Amino acid sequence: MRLWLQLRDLIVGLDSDMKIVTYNVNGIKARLPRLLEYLAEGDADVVCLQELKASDDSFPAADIEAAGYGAVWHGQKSWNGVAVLTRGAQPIERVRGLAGEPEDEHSRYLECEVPDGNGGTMVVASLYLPNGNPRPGPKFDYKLRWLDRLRSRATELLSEEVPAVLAGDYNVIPHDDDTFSVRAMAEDALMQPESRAGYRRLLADGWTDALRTRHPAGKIWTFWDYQAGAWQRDAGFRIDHLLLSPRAADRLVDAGVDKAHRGREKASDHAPTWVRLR
DNA sequence: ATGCCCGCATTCTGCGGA
Repeated sequence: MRLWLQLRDLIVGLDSDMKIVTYNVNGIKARLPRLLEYLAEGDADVVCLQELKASDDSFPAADIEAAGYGAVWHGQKSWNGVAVLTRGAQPIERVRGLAGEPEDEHSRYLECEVPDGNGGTMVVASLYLPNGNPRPGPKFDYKLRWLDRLRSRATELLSEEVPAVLAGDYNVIPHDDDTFSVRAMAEDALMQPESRAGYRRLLADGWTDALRTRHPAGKIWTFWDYQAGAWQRDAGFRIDHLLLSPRAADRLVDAGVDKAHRGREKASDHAPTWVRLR
């Protein structure tokens, strides 16, 4: 069977593996050289971007197309902004923004249909969950409501029983092991019990945290602050997550962080974080 | 206890980020 699949892939020219990446770029204009470099390295099939910090008309679509990727984006001047890139194909937009608060104009959720690398399709969403600081206050309340709204959409996706990946910057430190210092972050919105509970409810609904599944123990960071020498001290935390629907989790091969990218010149404070699906 | 460092918008500085 395995040989047959390999033979078929050889004949049809399909990859048996899909690398799906989530990458908070912290400003796509400032980060364009790093992003193009990353795409040129060539093993990312789908890239979900967050924090574009750019309006729709200033999204560098031509550069990304020249790198061999189709793109759908949901920009916003100065803040937020998410996109989905697909190598050698155009993502098909499904959902732009979460239901429940019509007055919410933040660009934080973009859901697309993309090739699954095996002749079929899958669903990939790029999401940027609100930071929620300072707490308590309206920003923290907005974060918790947004988590609830995400859960509603995620539940609809589960009922479709499709392979799906919810990839993005969740701004949630799920567990004490996911930060360099519980003490330093104790009062932060990223690791409040309410934030964690919202994230945990997604897992209880049937979503799989890909990184924790592949690496059940140990410290894995996806973010290192620009300040206080956090990168040099390896003082980070894990807030970028890829949640897999059951049919995507069945295909899980590996997950990790392209940590070296955080050490490059003019890097984002987040590193590209990825999952490989069969 | 606070700010450090960054990107963005528009400066002689503020806001948001995490």
